[in-house]
Order: sequence, then C-alpha cells, then structure tokens
Amino acid sequence: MPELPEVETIVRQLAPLVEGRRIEQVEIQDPRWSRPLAPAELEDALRGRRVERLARRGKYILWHLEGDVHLAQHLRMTGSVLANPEPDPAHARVRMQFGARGRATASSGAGSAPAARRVRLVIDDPRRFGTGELLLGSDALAEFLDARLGLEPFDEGFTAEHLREALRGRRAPVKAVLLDQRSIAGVGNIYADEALFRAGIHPLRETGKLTRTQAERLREGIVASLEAGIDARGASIDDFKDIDGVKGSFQNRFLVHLRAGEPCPVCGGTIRKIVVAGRGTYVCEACQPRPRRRVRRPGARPGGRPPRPRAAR
DNA sequence: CGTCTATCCTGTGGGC
DNA sequence: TGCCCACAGGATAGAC
Repeated sequence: MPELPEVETIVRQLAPLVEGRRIEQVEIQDPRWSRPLAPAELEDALRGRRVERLARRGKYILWHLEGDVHLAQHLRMTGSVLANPEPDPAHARVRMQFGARGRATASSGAGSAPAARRVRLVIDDPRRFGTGELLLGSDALAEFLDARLGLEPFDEGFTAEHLREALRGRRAPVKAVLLDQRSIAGVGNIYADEALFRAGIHPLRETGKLTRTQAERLREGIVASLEAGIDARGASIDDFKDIDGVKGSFQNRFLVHLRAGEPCPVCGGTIRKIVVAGRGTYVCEACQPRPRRRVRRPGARPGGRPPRPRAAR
C-alpha cells in the first residue's frame, strides 16, 4: 500500500517522463476515481494541458498543469501508475496518453527512450479506492492540502519541538496520531510500526504523555524508516509496483512489521501482533514497553467489555 | 473539538 | 480440492 516512500518512488520516476509533455488524451473508466466530477468533466479539464511539474505531498501525487490547474492524485490501497504497460493491467481505471516533447534534445543516454517518443500511462487499481481531485488555482490546491496534511517529515521544520507541539494534549494512542495525516503527512501503517519500534515507543502509549526525549527519538525513527523505505524503492507487500512494474524491496527489511512470531532484531524477544486504531500493529514489547493500563473510561464495566451489538444490516 | 466506528472495495487465504 | 467468508486498510462522514 503506497505510503510516502512508495509515492516518492513513483514520482521520482514519473516526473522526468511527463514533465513538459502535453496530456493528449485521458480516459477515466471508473466514475469513482473522478468523483464528485463525472469522468467526462475531469477528462475535459485535463485534456490538452501541458504538465509543468510533478510533485509529492504526503501520499498525494500532485500534477501541476498549465493554466494553474492541478490534479491531486491518491493511490490509496492498491493503486499503481504504470508506464507503457505490456500487457495491459487487469484493473485499469484511468488511461493517459502524452504527446511527444516539443523538441528531441538527443541528449538521452543509450537505452533510454528517445525524448520524442509518446508516453502512455495506465492507473491500475484493483480495489478502486484511488482518486483524482481537480483543483482550479493554486489557492484551491493549498486549501485542499492544508485541510488534510500536516508537516512533511523531510521538511526542515520537522523538528522534535514541532513534533512535540503537534502531539501535545492528544489522548489517542501514538500510533493513531501517526496515522492521522493532519499531524504528520505520509506515514501509514508500515512506517508507523517501523518508526515506533526504532523509537522504542509502544504504539498504545498516550500521545500527549511522550517525553521530550521520546519525541526526539520518534522524529528520528520516522525519518529513518521513511528514508530506508525510499532507499529500498518502497515496500511491496501485496502489489505495490513502480511505474515499470518492478516491486520494491523494503518488505525484506521490515524490523517488526508483518513479523509476528519472529525474533526481535534488537533483543531477540518475540514480535507480537496487536490491533491499534483498528490496524494490524507489530511490536516488540521488550523494546517497546507496554504502557500502564490506560485510564478507564467512565461507565466502563468492571467485568470485561460489554457485548457489542452487531451492526444491523 | 477530539476520538471512535463504519464504510467504501475486491483479491487473498485460512478453515473446513 | 474447492468453497466460503473474514480480513486487509487510507481516508472520511457521521456518531458520540
């Protein structure tokens, strides 16, 4: 599932391929992708525009197009962007055709595609959670992003002090806050587990109770695990692929994620799987001491949890 | 406001 | 061997 390092991997490959080219044709085959716009509306807004710059913010791929038009693309769980795929992927949701560049520079090295060649992109997405959001004007784009995303982990301003500020007063478990994109942009389930392990902090720790030292360790853990993910060109648990259909290798370097029952790489203790914030969570409870019992909720029953009513269906 | 839960969706895999 | 159903989870609307 694409998180910051996976999206970064894609954008680094994709930017030199599409920047400066014009979107000649775009075909949206799944109306969920363009919602709330109808596919034809979004197609019309994109078609014919030159890509000025491709960028990443959090887990979004940002297409900055000419005329101050922007597309904020999100891959969610199972999306991938494939360049000139052969054969055609099984769950194509969007197809884009890019024109040749204005002039071939003839500077491309041997083996790389000639600059004048056309480029075809296919967005493949089995689970259909991916989206493309049209934003007219940089103000609208900034408003959209600011409402959803906190600081970038690789931003200079992402200091221990800033992190402490972002975590202050939060009573939710620290992992839930890491997964909240409005606190820190780009961290998902994999990198939250890895960062907390590196920091020696239990995912259930109450966020607002972290010490200054722990905040600094957490900052380091976040940055280190994201960097390791980027270095490995992303993690391919299920089906993450780069634009050439090649898998990343970070799944082979997980310290704890998905390693239930295996020995902790630091202390040799057994890695356990628990559930935090509704997400599968991997932890070494020797290296990441479990917090003292969380404050009992008022009205909580003394004798175990009350029977949960099944949702009516 | 902050937190929690259900929802969207479909391929996979555990259990029998 | 094959069938079935629970499970996986990023973001978000809505409940509390």
